[in-house]
Amino acid sequence: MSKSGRATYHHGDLRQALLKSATELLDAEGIEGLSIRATARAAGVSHAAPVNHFADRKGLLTALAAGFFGEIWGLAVEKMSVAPPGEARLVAFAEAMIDYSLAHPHRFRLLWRRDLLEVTDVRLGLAMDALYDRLLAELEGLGKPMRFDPETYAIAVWSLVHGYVSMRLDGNLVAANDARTGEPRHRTIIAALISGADVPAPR
Amino acid sequence: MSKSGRATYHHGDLRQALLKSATELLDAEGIEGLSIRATARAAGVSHAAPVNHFADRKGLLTALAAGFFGEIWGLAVEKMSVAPPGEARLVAFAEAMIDYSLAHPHRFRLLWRRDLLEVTDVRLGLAMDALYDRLLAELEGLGKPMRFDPETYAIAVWSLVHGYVSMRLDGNLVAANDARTGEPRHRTIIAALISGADVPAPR
DNA sequence: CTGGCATATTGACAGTGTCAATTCCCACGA
DNA sequence: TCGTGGGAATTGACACTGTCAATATGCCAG
Repeated sequence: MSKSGRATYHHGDLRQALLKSATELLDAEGIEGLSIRATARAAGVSHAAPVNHFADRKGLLTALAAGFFGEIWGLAVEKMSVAPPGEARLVAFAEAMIDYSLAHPHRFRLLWRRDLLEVTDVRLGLAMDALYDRLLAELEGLGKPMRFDPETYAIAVWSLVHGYVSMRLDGNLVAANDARTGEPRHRTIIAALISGADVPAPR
Repeated sequence: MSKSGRATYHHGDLRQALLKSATELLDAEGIEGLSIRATARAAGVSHAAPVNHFADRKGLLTALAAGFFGEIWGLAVEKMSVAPPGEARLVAFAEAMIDYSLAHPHRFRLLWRRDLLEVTDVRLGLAMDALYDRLLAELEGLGKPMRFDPETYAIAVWSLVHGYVSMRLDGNLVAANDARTGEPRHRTIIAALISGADVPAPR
């Protein structure tokens, strides 16, 4: 049979199959439910088979996370490329992360669980840096005098987005829109931050 | 003997003893090492004794987290009370969270692990709200016209501090000081955010 | 065709959270 | 004073986890 089981003793592309099963498990049941054994079961393979492709649970989760960062990066690049230069690009960056995170909350949570990830992993580092650097580059290219180090602002935006999404996912946000302006809060916050970045006008 | 063991069959104040042991375990080994059984061992009691005081692991961690929020609240109130009104109070708030978190990194991490906490717990909710409301009240009392909802700024400051601390704990911050001004980055970020909050001067 | 080697299986181990049954002993009412 | 009820702690068990070692399988290079 080759419908649900596999025909041969060797799987053929178990690594990919495990990543797929793991992602489905993650989306469906959260990080808790994503055990090596459950992933192996879902892929129709014995409980110790994954060891050939991932050193341990950290290894599996790390590979997942790297992929997710990559997906967000793609989304961010896409959104930013159609936005006019300037502040709108930063909002686009934020929206990429926010959209992805609201669509896949458990993936978002995994990304920041550094205790579960192999933080020294090269692929993970590259994937994460690619995203962060995209943001940093945009800030460096803003082309207006700023009061502080671009990296300071990158940290701020990065943190803001992370915190904002966390609060929304946890249901800690009364409303997603600013009560004063009616705009989505993430726009508001970034606007405030960036306009605060201007060198104060001579008075 | 009453030196290391206890004299009586009943412990007397096992709840408190468990919280103490759990805190020590947490500080020493992180959340991973903080199992119910290890906590019971450290308190010199059988592996199932804690069930009489905490429904399950979540219950234990939730009680811990509520206590930690309380400690931070105390620190924040203290620091803010000696700061001049205005932006300095917000910086004081941030410094309270930052100082506490750098001193007890594992406690900080626990506070945001909502998957491990009983998020509906009343005590936890009160402890967390007390801290957040302290920040919100300060923003509402700033006494200058702001472009946006105070809650929007509360979310921003809350997120900024959380993100900033996370990055510092993870070693992802190249330098703690702004390259341009030499000031600690958290001051810088908050300054930018709050000055961006001003209603733009008529031009 | 035949080794060698990557891949997959099976079985075992220690550790976990959580339950049920049991033992202990303190405090309260008769 | 004497039970005795019930909270507190113990013991033992279960299913689950990650990880390791030993074994079985089958593809591919020589």
